Amino acid sequence: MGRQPCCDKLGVKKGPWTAEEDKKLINFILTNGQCCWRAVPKLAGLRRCGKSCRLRWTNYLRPDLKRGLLTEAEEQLVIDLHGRLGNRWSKIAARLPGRTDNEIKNHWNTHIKKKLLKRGIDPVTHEPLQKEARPEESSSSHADILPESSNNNVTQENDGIVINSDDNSRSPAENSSSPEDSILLDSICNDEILLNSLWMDEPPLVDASWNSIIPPAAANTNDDMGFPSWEENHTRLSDCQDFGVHDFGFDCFDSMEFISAHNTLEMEHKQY
DNA sequence: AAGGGTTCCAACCGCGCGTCT
DNA sequence: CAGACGCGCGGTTGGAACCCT
Repeated sequence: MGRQPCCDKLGVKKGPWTAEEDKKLINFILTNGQCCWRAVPKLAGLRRCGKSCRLRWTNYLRPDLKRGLLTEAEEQLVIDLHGRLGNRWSKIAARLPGRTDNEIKNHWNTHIKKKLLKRGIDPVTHEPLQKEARPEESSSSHADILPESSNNNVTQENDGIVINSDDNSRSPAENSSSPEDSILLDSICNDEILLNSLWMDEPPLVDASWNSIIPPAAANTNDDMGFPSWEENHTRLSDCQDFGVHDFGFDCFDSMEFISAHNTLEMEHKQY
């Protein structure tokens, strides 16, 4: 069947978002919550495609996003999950709170892929590229990235990739992983049930609540969607991110804070 | 200092899937 | 049941930032 473009091309802006556009989008979503992306640009007064708004929000404006490079623990988790799930970035991202599929995909393509190739591991299949060429690599390749090896507490480091969930026992200062990372990795890598559920494409267990980051009024409108309460999210947001929330000025996600949030965002844009 | 090459990531594009009518 | 529609996903790209010579 023929498919209409997601938005009429005329009058729809493309390219980098301005601070003003970000402000409008944030304001709209915080006020109304996420619903019907197609209608968002019109209602928010943006000359953007709804799809573009969704991407901007999910990949950049979401207040619960972490920033900066993935920690070693997160990286290892991505490798583990990729070995099982393949390029299903959204599924992988669902297991890493504060990370987006786009971010993980980018990180995979720019960093992890190279590391694996350097180690002689096929980043697609997670099998050794040439067993005869690099026999020593075979012992640290496919099997090691599977959770079974994680349970064995065998530590192997190769080109910066730590093939072990026991890495979590290191202090956060040593590997820049937060305690949350450790808990996250432990809970996933040591939990066969969870891994099975991953494999079976079950709903995310770790970070399913971010999308209810909306003010009380909007949250109430989404009660039928099973979102957690505003209080729960507020607490979670206040606790969770060392960059995303605070650097965006969303420490207190109250409508009274809109101005400061916007100002913070503008400051970020000016720094660009 | 300049320029060319490389890296990185935000954003776009097209397709598939689920839902609605 | 089939077509229309909207959303989300994964792949790709453009250009800014960074690095190297």
